[in-house]
Amino acid sequence: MVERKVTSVDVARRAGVSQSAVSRTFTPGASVSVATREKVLAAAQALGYRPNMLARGLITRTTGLVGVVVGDLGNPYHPILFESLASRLQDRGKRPLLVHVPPQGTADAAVFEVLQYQIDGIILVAGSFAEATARECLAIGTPVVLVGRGIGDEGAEKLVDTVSSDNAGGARLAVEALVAAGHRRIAFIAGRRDTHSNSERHSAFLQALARHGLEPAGEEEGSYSYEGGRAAAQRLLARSPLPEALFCANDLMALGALDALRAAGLDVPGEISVVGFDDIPMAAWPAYELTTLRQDVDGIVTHAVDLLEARLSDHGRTAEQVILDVTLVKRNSARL
Amino acid sequence: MVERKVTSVDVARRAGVSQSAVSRTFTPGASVSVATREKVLAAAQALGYRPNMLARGLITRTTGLVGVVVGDLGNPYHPILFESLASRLQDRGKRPLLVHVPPQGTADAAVFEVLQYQIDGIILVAGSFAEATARECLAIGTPVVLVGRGIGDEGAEKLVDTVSSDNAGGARLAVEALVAAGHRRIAFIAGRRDTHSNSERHSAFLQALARHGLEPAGEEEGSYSYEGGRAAAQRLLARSPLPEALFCANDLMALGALDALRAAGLDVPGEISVVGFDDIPMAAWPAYELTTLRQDVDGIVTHAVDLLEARLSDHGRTAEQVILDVTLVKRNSARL
DNA sequence: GCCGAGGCCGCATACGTATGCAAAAATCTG
DNA sequence: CAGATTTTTGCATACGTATGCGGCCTCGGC
Repeated sequence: MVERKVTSVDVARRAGVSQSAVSRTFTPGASVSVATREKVLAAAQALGYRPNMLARGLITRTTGLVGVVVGDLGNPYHPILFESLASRLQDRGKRPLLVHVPPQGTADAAVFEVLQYQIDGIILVAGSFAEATARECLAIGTPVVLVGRGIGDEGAEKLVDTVSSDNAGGARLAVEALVAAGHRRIAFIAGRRDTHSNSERHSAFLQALARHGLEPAGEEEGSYSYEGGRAAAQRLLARSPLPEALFCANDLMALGALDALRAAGLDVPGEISVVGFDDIPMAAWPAYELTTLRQDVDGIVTHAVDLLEARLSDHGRTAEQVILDVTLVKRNSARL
Repeated sequence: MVERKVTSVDVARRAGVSQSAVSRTFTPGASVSVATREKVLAAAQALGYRPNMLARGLITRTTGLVGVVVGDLGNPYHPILFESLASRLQDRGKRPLLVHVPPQGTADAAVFEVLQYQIDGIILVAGSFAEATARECLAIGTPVVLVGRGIGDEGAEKLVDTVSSDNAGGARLAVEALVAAGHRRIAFIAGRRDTHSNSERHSAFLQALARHGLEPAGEEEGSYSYEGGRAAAQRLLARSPLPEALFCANDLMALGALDALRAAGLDVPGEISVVGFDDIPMAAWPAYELTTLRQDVDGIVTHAVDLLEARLSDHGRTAEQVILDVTLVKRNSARL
């Protein structure tokens, strides 16, 4: 088996034209007559020719590859976002080059690795990111879009494009609804301390409480996982008086918390309310019927790739920070 | 902002050596003295040089890119498998180039697209695949590994490497356990009809029943989704006599079925047993405690990338079909 | 001090495609 | 139908790196 790759030169020879003609046939918008195009296409078809994107990328300086940094696909919210993102990118003719960062890991090292592939841009859905790394990406003309996260070092805002949900607004929504329904002792189950989303949700939670002259009725960290949420709820259950409501920084923890509360024989929402964040599919399952704050996944993804493309066509534009509304979906885990 | 990429030539000039020296410094196992290596590294560091993988791949004919075809990340089993696969690939110095195929879609078109990136191999975790496509990949020296699926056209076995769980064995295990516990009227909730896994689980289910002189107490399709499983269970509930047990082709459907049964006021496992397949995390949640067949995700992933690498270092080797054991994990959704 | 053996190095070329430029062909204009 | 204009074409070169080859240098052994 001869492992001959068929190149544009082979096609050219067979079609009786120049290599340029072949290239032009496969370059949309290039100047080729229909006659030659047909000849070339026929030859290409016969030989099974496929343009070599590496060689092409070497010249055009654009590969169609987009680095996508993800992590913790165990949280159902992420695969959903990711799937949407991947197919959106594909629709726009781009290909996601994956970078998986382990739970605690930082994305910097991996980012430098994918930069070698001359990617057109980077979308960060997980992991943190040092400002220096961002600067370097921008310096070599690779746009960066952060989704659902801030840049590691604060103050470096206006540097990269950003899209995320209105975390603060969501937390406020939850607190207002709970307070309006008469809850006073409201506890918080936090996600990973080192995340942007958690700090925003957390501090907005505190502020909203304060606005009503309230203090949190407990705070525990659940690391954004089901197990973590369960354990956090259990710790909260040791307090007395018991909290009347739990606001969880994401749904997965809320589900864990719900299971812990039930195991303890508590009636939800009769004796205690639970509110989550994200609105993952499981939240709607009859076994949970979780009241939660829905993130606009579609909007997030759309804005993310829009920002990326905008940046690609105008490298000089100033970074934009998109914040998307979050909606409270009332189900049956909170007395509202 | 001048968008000058720094190349090996720039580094060479600055380090006062030839471009070859730079290249050799970044090529493991090449012949360079420590002195020049240091000079080069220093210059590279100062300039922020990163080798261009495209140019490199053009020459070495190996990119480190592996096409990974995924789909339906809404089923929690997939992101788990996918995450494991991605990080395993990364550990071996390869990068997953993602191809997302829509639910019903075939992977062929997308595969041809990623082939243009001169990927080193393809791992198919979703989507189907025409034999012709496989042959073409092999013809140009791109190994293909199918995980959890067969090749579209049957009979083309020995063509590509394959790793999957022992679906038949799993179905048998489930039926034997159910029958041994005294169940007689056992129904089946099927996954997508066009999948390999579903046909294997289905026919082994029928055979196992037949071995005991039994017929299925109903069969409904649930398309591998939660909603599908729920609807299928509802249809099954219309039958009389009611089935005594439900064997579901995957966990997600089993959870949907469970919720449907409960909504109908049935006691599980008192009045009816439910067995799933996969062992996704939600199966262990106290709200479900689903008895199911666990797939060895880790083993699957390991074998998949092992097979890929084996093929890469010896293109002539004959295809291998790895089948991994599945284990019955007894929880509380089936009277066993 | 001489010779042989390696180890390093630089030169030149190749990988497969896109594209500016000028020539050629086709089309239009009056 | 000639000239002007546009479209199409081929030539040559560039993208950034890897690598075979021959030459240089170094070092050790005698």
